[in-house]
Parts: sequence; C-alpha cells; structure tokens
Amino acid sequence: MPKAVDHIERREALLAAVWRVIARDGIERATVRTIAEETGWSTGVLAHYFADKEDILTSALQLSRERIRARWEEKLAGLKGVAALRELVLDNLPLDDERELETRFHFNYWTRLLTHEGQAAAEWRQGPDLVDRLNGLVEEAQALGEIDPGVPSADVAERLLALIDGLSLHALLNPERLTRARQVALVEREFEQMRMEGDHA
Amino acid sequence: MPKAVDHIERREALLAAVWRVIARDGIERATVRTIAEETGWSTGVLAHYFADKEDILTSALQLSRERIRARWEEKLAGLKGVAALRELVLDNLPLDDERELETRFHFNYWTRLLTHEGQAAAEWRQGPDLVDRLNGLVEEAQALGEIDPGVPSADVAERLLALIDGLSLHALLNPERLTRARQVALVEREFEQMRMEGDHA
Amino acid sequence: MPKAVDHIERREALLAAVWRVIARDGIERATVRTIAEETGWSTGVLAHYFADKEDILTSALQLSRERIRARWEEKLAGLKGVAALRELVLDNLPLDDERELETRFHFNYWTRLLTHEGQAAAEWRQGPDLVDRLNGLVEEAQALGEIDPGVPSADVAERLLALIDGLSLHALLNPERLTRARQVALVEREFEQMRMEGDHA
Amino acid sequence: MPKAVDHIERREALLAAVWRVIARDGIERATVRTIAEETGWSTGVLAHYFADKEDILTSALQLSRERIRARWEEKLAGLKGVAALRELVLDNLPLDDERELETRFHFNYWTRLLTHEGQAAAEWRQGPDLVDRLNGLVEEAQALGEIDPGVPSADVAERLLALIDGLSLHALLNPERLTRARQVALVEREFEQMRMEGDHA
DNA sequence: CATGAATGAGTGTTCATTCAT
DNA sequence: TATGAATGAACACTCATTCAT
Repeated sequence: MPKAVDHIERREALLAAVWRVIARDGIERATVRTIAEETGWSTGVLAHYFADKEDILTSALQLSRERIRARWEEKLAGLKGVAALRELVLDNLPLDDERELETRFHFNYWTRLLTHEGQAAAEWRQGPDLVDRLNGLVEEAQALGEIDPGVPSADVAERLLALIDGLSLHALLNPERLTRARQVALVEREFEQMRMEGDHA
Repeated sequence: MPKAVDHIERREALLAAVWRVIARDGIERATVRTIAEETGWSTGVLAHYFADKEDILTSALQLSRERIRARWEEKLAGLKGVAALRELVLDNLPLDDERELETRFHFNYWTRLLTHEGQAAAEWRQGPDLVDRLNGLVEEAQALGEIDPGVPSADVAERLLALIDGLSLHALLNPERLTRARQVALVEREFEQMRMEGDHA
Repeated sequence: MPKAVDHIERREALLAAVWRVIARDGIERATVRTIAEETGWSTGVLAHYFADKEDILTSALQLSRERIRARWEEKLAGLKGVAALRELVLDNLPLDDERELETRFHFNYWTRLLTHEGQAAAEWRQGPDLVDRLNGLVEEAQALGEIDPGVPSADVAERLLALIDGLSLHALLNPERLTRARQVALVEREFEQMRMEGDHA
Repeated sequence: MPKAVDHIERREALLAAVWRVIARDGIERATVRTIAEETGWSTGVLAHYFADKEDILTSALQLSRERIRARWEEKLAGLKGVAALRELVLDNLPLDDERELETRFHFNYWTRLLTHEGQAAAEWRQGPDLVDRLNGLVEEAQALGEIDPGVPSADVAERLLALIDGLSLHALLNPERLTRARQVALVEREFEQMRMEGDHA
C-alpha cells in the first residue's frame, strides 16, 4: 500500500502555498509551476488535488475565507454591539503577518476580478459576507443605544467596510506612513466618534 | 530630411489607443498586438516609442495621472476648504465611465506595486499626491473654522483617503450595491458629519 | 503463501477491459487510468501484467487475433472451396459491432505499422495470415472446379484481400453509403461473378 | 520593410512539411514541434499561417486533395470510358514515391478519423469525390458499350474504390509481396475481366 | 521611420510511468 | 501482490520581443 495521505490536510498545505505565492509574487506570477515549487512537490501533484488552475485559485480563496470566518467566531464570542464591531474591524486590518498575507492575497483576487470580469466572477464575489456581519452588529449597537440609531445601519456598515479596505490597501502600499499602530489609532478614533455622536443625539 | 514626427504627440496618440483597448477589452486582453491594431500602426512602432510592454502600461498610467491632476486644477479652481475637499473626494470616485476605467487601472497597478516592490516601484508610488492635497485642504478648512481643528489634519486626510479607495473598490466589485448615487450620498453624509462636529466644538 | 493468481486468466480479464474501453470511448480515450478504472483495479496492476501501454494495446490486438482465428475455425468447419471462401470474406467485414471494433482497431495498428517500421513491426506484421488462408481456399475451389483454374490463385486471393480491406475501410468511413447490407450484396456479386467466370471457362 | 514573403507559397511549403512528417512518423507523432522542425522554422511561424493545429492538419489535407484533383484533370484529359477509368485507378495507387507519400498521408488521416470520430470528421470525410468520379466514368464506359451495362455503375465504382484502397494499404504494408509491378498487373487483369464481361453480355 | 516575419520562453494541461509502502 | 501518490516530459498554444529589410 502506498503512503497513506491525509487528503484534506494535504490540500490545505497546498492551498497555503498558493496564498504565499500570490501574496509574495502576485496573482499574475502565480503559475502552476511556481505554486508547485512553493509546495515543494511537482506540478503533477496539483493535478491530483485540483481539477484546474481555476479550481486551485478558487479553492485557495474559499479556504482562506473559511479560516477568516472561523477566526471571527472565535474573536467575537461573547462580544456585543460596538465592542464586537470594533473587534471585527480590527480583525480585518493587516495588523500582523498572517493578516497581511491574507490582505495581499485578497487584493490580488480583487484585481483579478476587476480584469477578468465576467468569468466565474460571481463565485468569487460572494465574499465572507463582511458587510452583512458589520450591518448586523451596527443594528445591534443601535438597539443597545451605543450608537446613533438615526443613521441607517447600512450606511454605517458601508463606511466601515470602505475604511477597512481603504486602510488595508494603503497600509500595504505605504507601510511607513500607515503603520500598524496608526491603523489602530485611526480605528479607535472612528469608534470614539461614533460613540460621541450617539451621546450627542 | 527624415519625416518630422512629433514624438510627444505620437506617443499620446498611441497611449490613447492603449486606453481604448483597455476600456473595451480589459487589461488582460491588452496585448501588444491588440494595442498596435487599435493604433492603426504595426507592432514594431510601439517598440520605437516604448521600451517595453511594461513601459507602455506605465506610460499610460502616467498620462492618466497628468490628466487627473489637470482635472483637479480645473475642478478646484476658486474653491476653498470643505467645498474644495468635497469636490476632490467626489472627483476621485468612479462616478462616470472614464473614472471607472481610471480606478480599475489604478487598482491594477497598486496590486502590482504590492509585489514588484524593489524595482520601478518607487517611481510608480509617487502618485498624484492625493494625501498631501487632502491634508492641505483639511488644514485650510480647519483654518477657516469649517471643521474641528482639534483632530489632526493628517488623520482626517487619511480617513478620507481610505474612504475614497474603499468606496471605489467596492463600487467596482459590487456596482449594484454601491451605485454611483449611493457613493455620492455616503460622501455627502460624511461631510455633513464633519461640519456637525465642527459646529459641535 | 502468496495469493495464487492465475496470470493468464487475469491478463485476459484485463484485456477484456481494454476492449470495453476502446469500444465505448475510442482508442484516443483509452488512457491507462481509464483502462484501470474499467478493470476495477488500480493503475499499478497493469504494470504487473504489461510492460508498457504499448504492450497493453498490442496484447489486446493479439488476443483479438486469436479470437478471430478461433472464429474462423468455427465458421469454416465443414465448408469447402467457394463456400468456405465466401464465409471467410464475410467474416472479415465489419458486419456487426464486434467486428466493426476489430476493424477499427486493426486499421489503427496498420497505420502505426506504416511508421514504426523498424521495431516490433515484424511481430505485428504476422497477422492472422489471411492471405494464405484465402489462397489455400482459392486453390481448393479451383481444384473443385468451382472457379476458373486459369487465373493464378494468388491473384484471386490478393484481389479478395484488397476487397475485404477496401470495403472495411469505406464501411467505417462512410457507414451510410456502405451499409452492412450493401457490403454483403457486393461480396455476393463478386462470388457470383467468380462462379460465372468458372462456368464460362 | 521586412522581407517580402509570398504567403501562399510559404503556406504550401509548410504544408508539404506536414505531409512529410505524417507520412514518415505518423499522424500521432506529428506534433507542432515536429512539424516546425521539418519546416526548418520555429513553432511560432506555424501560428502565423494557421489558427490551430487542427487548421494545420485540415489545410494539409485540403492542399493534398487539390493537388490530386489537378493531377486527375491533367491525366484524364482527352480520355473517355474505360481508358479514363483505368488511368484514374492507376493514378490512385502508390506507384511512385510521391503517391506513396500521399497514400501514407491519407491513411493516417483515415485512422485519425476512425479514432477521433465525431469531431470535425465531417469536414475531413468529404474526400476528393473519387467515388463520384469513378461512378461517372463507369456510366460513360457503359454508355460507350465498353462494359456490361447490366451491373449498376455504383457497384462497379464501389468495387474499384475498394480495390484501390485495399491494394494501396497492402502495398504499403507488404511492399515485397505487393510490388508496384504487381499492383499494375492486378489492375490490368481487373480491367481485362471487365471488358470480357462486357463482351460476354 | 516603419514593417511584420520570426523567435522561443512560458503558459495550463494531460498522462504514461515509477516506486515506497 | 496491489496500491495510488508522485513524477516530469510532452503537448498545443500565446505573446512580448527582436531585427533584417
């Protein structure tokens, strides 16, 4: 009998290599050969676990999303309203190496989405429902009287989402200007203001 | 006497073709041959005016930036403080087809920037200095008493920049959710709030 | 004590799977993996019984030839001269699905034979000695006075052989034009004529 | 200006290389690389003149057919009935090196047709209308009283076609047994017999 | 100045083959 | 004896780049 291989584990190891390659070299340079090199195996191995290059990429995205979602569950456990919201926003910034890799990875996907427009875009587009999650927590915070209920929750959520991805992008592009500390500080100020508005009203 | 060819003019004509191709077919499809066909010249002519395909694309980007900057001058003429700030933010959102293409193009470059870090990155990075411009106008608005002078102008500028690019990104990714009208509405609300805070203080 | 496996029996079972795959999917699609799946065993097992993919296919061919020869014995039993000749010619036409597959397969090999001339060509070439068999029966028929003894038997045999393979080929290429019924009719006419010539002389 | 290239001439030169490769190595070994090597150019050149590998192969077939048809016109000029028929049959046998190459080439196509069944088969299938041509000449010969008008012309044509391809095949497979002289002799005997039958009736 | 013929490295993909278990 | 994980060469195809004309 050949070596027993844990398929799921192996798949995840391969996909992790995909993340690294894309984060490091960009999705354009993420060829099957490059990915194979990063995994330490030959190109043929990828054919065992994935139907297609497309399948490789979408699987990598999917796994990443699952991990992120799992992390949310963990971090948000026991938190409510603004406290949860704050945690969720901070979790989605590239504040450590792991999340910086994630951020690079996802930006690359988005760019691909923008250029390949039309293809299997729809599948990729359905992100980790961050907007919905933000929206739910905003509503919760409003119900708890933590923030101004006068502003539509969707607007607050959309602004937070824009803030997250805008800060993430510039943090990657100009890490000297937008240090991790600075990102946190800006988010804190944002939440302070949100609370103030709530008090104000 | 050789045919007198206005290099600059010709270059711009060629770059205009690059834009048309990208706008029509997407960046992916913008091969040297496709671009050459669009210009009406042969592929070889591109070699005369550009070193590289890379050079073709970066030149197109640069030209785009010059045009954007020129548009700013025009739009901001006679405006001051918050009014100018508002105009500048709105100008940087993908609110018409031209700017949507610009945004798409710039995102593409930013992603490349994330990976090609060593090389011509520095050159690309010096973008249309939007942050500085935002910062200057924020300071102006603070001096005019339009917005709260208690908040560091750099923070306000950074947040606006994040908002611009965050909204831009999501507008491209989810045009149904983040329609042009919605983008404008969200920006208006932002400025309303800024003013309120100013009043408040 | 190792499991006792009847090599010959197993080999034939595997080759039967080869035939099924080819009949179902075509020679092109008959990959080692496909064949292995059809056998119900793993791909590795084929390596035990065959040196090569080439070996798999030639073995399948050889088995086919043995079966054909066995079929001849059966069909020609008790027949002599023209009657036997007629039966032999008809047996070598693609008049049912099994023989159509055989024909397809043999043509494929002949074409390979045209190119691989040096190597195992000799081995392949020694086909089911159809010419010799035809020749023998023609001589028999001549001896029996059924057909004109004036024509060299080798010529008659060669023409019949050409007829067989020419009709077979076109039957596969243009099954609408050269239906099975039409093939039989043409052969019958040929034999009628042969007899007439015999009578005539 | 770059070297002026006669596109048609170049195309034909490339296609001649395709013939040579297929006749020599078989259609399976006729890869784009092999063909390119035979042409003496790089693989990229083939991309200039042909859309596809499929296009390369079908173009090669088409050109070959055109040449054969042109040769018919030439050889049959001024001939009628049986004389023309005889010439046409002989022309389609591999009686010189050129026609042997053609025969090898076409047999390879047929085999591909048999295995790839279903694809662009229809296009390839429409041969150089040899059957129709044979049929026409048989009718002519019957009208001229050269051969028995009692036998359906289609049957005679079909038999001649089978004879042509059957002999061709075996001439390639067993050149020692079926020499060129022997092929001619067999054909002559066939025509003698046809005439005899005509007289007889 | 401009051409476009020619190059050849690089792409995703398939698949016969090998071999440790 | 049998497995199937792993290999890596070969495939058709794309395309930026070069350069003789």
